[in-house]
Amino acid sequence: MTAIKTKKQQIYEAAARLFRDKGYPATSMRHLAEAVDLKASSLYNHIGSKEDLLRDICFENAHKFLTHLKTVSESDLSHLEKVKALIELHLTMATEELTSVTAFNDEWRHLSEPWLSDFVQLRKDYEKGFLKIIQEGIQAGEIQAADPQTLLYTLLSAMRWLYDWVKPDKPMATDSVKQELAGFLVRGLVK
Amino acid sequence: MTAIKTKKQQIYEAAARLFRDKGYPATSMRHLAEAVDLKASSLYNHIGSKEDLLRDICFENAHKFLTHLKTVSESDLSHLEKVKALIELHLTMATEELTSVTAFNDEWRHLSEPWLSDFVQLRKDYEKGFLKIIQEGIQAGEIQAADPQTLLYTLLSAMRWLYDWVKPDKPMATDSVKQELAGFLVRGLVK
DNA sequence: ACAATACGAATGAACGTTCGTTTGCAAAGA
DNA sequence: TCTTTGCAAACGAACGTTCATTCGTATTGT
Repeated sequence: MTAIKTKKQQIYEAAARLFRDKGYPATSMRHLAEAVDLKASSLYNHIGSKEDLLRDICFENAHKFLTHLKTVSESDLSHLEKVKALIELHLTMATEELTSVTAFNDEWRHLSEPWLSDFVQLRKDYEKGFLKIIQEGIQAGEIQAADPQTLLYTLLSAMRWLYDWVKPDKPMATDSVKQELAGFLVRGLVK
Repeated sequence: MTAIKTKKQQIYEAAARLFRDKGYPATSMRHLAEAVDLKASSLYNHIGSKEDLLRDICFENAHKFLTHLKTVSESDLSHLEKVKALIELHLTMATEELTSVTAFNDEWRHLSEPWLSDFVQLRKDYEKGFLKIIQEGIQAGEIQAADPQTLLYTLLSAMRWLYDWVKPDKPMATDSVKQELAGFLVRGLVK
């Protein structure tokens, strides 16, 4: 029950940040080691490999998103409220898990097989579940859109600007930003 | 006036595609050479360096965006129509200059100084010009009152899903997609 | 209490590989 | 003839990773 983080945790967090800032291929183990005050060789006392870091970060986040999607899907919210809930999820993840979500969003393509295929499948599952909610919303007359797929991708992209623009040193009033962004998106949704 | 493309053009196009697919650091000169049916050493008869490729792609696109922004800004369109025109620009670039725009959007961070600073400045200039139009639109009562910065970033991100999801082999009806996307965004904007 | 042992953690050195790029030279085109 | 284009070979540098070793600190046996 110590308050200090284990070296392994420190490495994972530093890796997530570096993957976010420089990208996975441009992040060297020597640079990562420097970030946690170690030599490169010492990293391997705590982790398996460079790709292990990326893989764990990616799949941990995929799991979080999928779990939340399942919860929302099975809830008794209205379709529009379900979409709102998912928007909330993305914005919350964007602010609270800032670094790892970026790796999850952008760097997964550097995974090697068979993990790459596995991850892509999880991503497709998520999009399919999200899409289903949108489609039901349209069918129920709660959501305005012609092509659900276009709407989905637009939503997912629109919610990604937080990852790209929010920096830790530039705090912004994240709550008001989130509220405003959600408002904008929902306004585009409703009939 | 030959119809065939010069080797240099082929290299630049292949580079843009590889930067888009694998990212700049993960793209090797040997791989690039293979894509244009050459050996790595032969590339240097046509280009200066790997970074030259990235730099030219980034700044060429920056110039295009800024020129168009200037044209739109100085036009006598209404503020909302100006925003629409810029949305159109982004969507058109996304479909017609697919590969190079991606490099322009994601890979510029791998530029080294002083080019990196120069590029960031151009990007800020563009955002500032876009922001000004939004602010004026709000002031004129044409655009729903909101934090202009949030609006801007949301717009820019929303328009980026085309880069990420549209693949050449999966054509989609780009016109209808563009129309729907623009509609969604404008709907979120108007009062 | 004290020596022996085990172990987590850190390190410098080196491994094989790949990187971007340069060089020297041959073939082809003008 | 002189420029352009291509290629094999080689370059130093950096890459991820492994290895043998060391240092401290617990744990064990007596």
